[in-house]
Amino acid sequence: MRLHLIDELAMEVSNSNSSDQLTESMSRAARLMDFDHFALSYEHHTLSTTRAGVLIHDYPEPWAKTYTEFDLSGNDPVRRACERSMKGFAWRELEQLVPLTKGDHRMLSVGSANGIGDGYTVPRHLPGHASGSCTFATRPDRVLPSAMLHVAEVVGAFALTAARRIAGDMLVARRPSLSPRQRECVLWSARGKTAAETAAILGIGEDTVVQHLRTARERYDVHSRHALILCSLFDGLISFADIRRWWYFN
Amino acid sequence: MRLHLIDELAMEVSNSNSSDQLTESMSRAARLMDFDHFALSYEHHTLSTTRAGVLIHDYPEPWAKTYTEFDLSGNDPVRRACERSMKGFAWRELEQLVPLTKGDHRMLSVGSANGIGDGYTVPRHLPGHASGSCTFATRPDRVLPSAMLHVAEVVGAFALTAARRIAGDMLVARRPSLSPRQRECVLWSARGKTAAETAAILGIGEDTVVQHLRTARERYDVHSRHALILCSLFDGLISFADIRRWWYFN
DNA sequence: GTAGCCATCCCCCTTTCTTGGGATGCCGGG
DNA sequence: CCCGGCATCCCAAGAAAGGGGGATGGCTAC
Repeated sequence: MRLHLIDELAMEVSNSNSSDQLTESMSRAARLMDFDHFALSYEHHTLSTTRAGVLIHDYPEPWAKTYTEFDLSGNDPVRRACERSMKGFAWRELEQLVPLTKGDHRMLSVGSANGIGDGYTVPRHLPGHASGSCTFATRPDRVLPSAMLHVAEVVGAFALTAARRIAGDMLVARRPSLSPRQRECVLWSARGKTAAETAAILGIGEDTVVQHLRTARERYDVHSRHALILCSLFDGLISFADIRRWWYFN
Repeated sequence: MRLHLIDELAMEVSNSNSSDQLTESMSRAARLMDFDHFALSYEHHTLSTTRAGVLIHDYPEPWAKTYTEFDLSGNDPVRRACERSMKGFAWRELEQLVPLTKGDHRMLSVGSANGIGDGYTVPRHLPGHASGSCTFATRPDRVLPSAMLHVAEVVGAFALTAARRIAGDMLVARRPSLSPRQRECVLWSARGKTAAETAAILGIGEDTVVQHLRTARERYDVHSRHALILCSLFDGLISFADIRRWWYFN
């Protein structure tokens, strides 16, 4: 009775009130769904250096240790795929979501060597607030329990919600806002225009553009234009659609 | 029968290849899940007035008209709640997600007067790309089919994914167009490091880093580091998660 | 009316990036 | 064996961005 399983697991995961409790619930849930392992990562988007979040798993110890170095080089294709799917995805289908580099392949095979074969990852984002993902994985000698993926989808969502509650819902999220002109300058910068070019486009002085961008950087408390553009993009002040549309038509 | 409902509906919704087809599938799905109506909204994030996306529903005509004519979406509490939940939520629980104003209550009761009672809304966000939500609703004289909410969660996710494909935002994974070293340099640049800093981190000469970045720019035919980073991000060679993670740690 | 935000313009100086030209050695495919 | 991709290093000039000062006028909110 899969529907009953969903209810039962969702309930149990939701009732977890601590990181340890959630770990136990998730470990049990993974097994009941015929997976071997789970991993849950949740982070608040905070401007401060103090990180608030939850990172729990029951991966084999060696792999957990090894993973860090891959992560540092940005070699985890799963992390990248998390930003390109609105629902859970099996690692087998990674290639349809993101291009896989040699480093990625190496990471996946090292994972296999360490007891992690295939997996199903449920990603979630709350713009300006938080991001997280919940993974259920199987050993290399097994295949994903395909009948359980939809169950994993729901349980993963509940687990992330529980993690969010446990991490303490920092309502802070003082998302900086930019003035219309500032946003415009950021957008043209994102489109690859220099301050001088942007000035010409907007029909104002170059110094004004520089000033707008400077103020915008101060709002976000970043010190480079790169970071300013990335922050604006992440926060939804500008978007790939805006940038790309222009690229294509020009 | 119920056991296979998720699979059946997910499959049917996924196979929709046009807005009309999706409308029909969703209408049928809503009924099979014992809801009365559905509404699906998917939008690319964009500044421009021309909105690219999908907006389909089978709401009673008067309500749809009222909603759009008065542009109620701006003060829709459901819409606000979408920014604050990682999983679907029943409108009954709205108050736990967002504070409800008098206007919000009025809006909900006007909805009731127009045939829309309670609902279950599944929100999704993709940073820098798009946002959407999928709602299943019941008439005012009925209660939400509580046993079907988990099914709705999954079907909603599939529907949003289908809408995204139909809207033409499917991010086709290209082959990695940058060499491993080039990608690494771009990643550290995105993390806000200068060429000199990146060189120190990778243990190579600054000139080498500059060379890698130059070659990478030529690949994408762009003339600024900003644009290079954005291209890599858009292509899925690097991710916000990879970038942000580093911001937190340093 | 005064304080604040916004948009506009101006100066100077330092650092970083972009672009042009080189070079070497390794490795794999045809 | 040669060619192309990759990774590494070097030099130099000019463009652009970052950081520090300024200034003006318009508008809104308290």
